[in-house]
Amino acid sequence: MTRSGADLALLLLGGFRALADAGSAELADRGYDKIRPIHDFALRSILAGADTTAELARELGISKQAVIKTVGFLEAEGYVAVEADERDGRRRLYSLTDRGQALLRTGEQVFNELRDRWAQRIGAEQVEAVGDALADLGIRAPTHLDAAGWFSGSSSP
Amino acid sequence: MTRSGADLALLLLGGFRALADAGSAELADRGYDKIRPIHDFALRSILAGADTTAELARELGISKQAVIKTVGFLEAEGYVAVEADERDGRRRLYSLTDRGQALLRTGEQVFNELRDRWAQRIGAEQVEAVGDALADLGIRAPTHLDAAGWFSGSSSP
DNA sequence: TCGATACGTCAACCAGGTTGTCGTAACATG
DNA sequence: CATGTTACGACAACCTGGTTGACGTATCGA
Repeated sequence: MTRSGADLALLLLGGFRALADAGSAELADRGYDKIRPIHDFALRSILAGADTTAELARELGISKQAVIKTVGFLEAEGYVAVEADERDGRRRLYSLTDRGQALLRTGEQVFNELRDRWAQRIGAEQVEAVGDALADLGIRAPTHLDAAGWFSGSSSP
Repeated sequence: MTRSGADLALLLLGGFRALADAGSAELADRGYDKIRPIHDFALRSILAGADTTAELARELGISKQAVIKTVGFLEAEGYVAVEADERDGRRRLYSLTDRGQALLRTGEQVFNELRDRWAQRIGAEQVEAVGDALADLGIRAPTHLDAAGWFSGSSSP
């Protein structure tokens, strides 16, 4: 085995960072500014039905307070609409605006283009092999990308 | 192409996180507590000759102040020794203690074991293929793992 | 009906960075 | 040499993105 385990880990991180940075830049170019992955996660979860603060908190694995701040941003930027729940006076129901849905579509497209650009350079099979290997290892997309404290002792509280 | 680009990105992140979390836990088990990747980076850079604050800051891509805090932790934990520079009164020279060197060795070993465990599960060629693909794409280990603000607009200031 | 539970929010805090300022040491140059 | 320029290291203050704890209120269930 030629490559050290640490190098492998850093390559994985580097790969993600390359995609994330390029995707972020591309989204900004297309008018979606200041978007971080957590925003995409949140929008996706809302679309999938997690449309209250507590539910989003559970889904995203962050605190309710963090959800309030995040959704506050998304609302201010026009991606999310908030309305009262008729049936439960405590709840505030979140939903995606047209702009929010457009962001999700654009994001998907952008990342597919980036993946295709990789495929052009090293071959589609190679790119697929990377995803297959990780999927075979049971790696699941971390819903829970706690930016701070990656390596900081406890990983899942 | 079956897998979306976004999924691929998340798999890469998930792969890194899986290694990093397992490595962190394993290191903690072996008595190296509260260690984050940046600490390993810093130790490695010191060993490679970046033995002053300013030099480390350049090497790690973070501010001098952040270096001071980081090295302060490493010194307090006994991984790094600090002494005055005879020839330049401003400088403080960093060096690795025995414990610091032991941490680096242990870390390397731990991550190699994790890689081997992956290889047992999906085959060494598959694991190697992942590294090769990323390396072929010119992915470089990010020296510069700014935990905060991954996706936050500017990636490299 | 009334206690237990869940929701949403606020204020306070925390970690890990950055920026700006400063004193001081070294260096270059006229 | 004398001195302006540059580099180093440290401090304080601040920023960001999260957490925790307390609280008021609404709902539910026995």
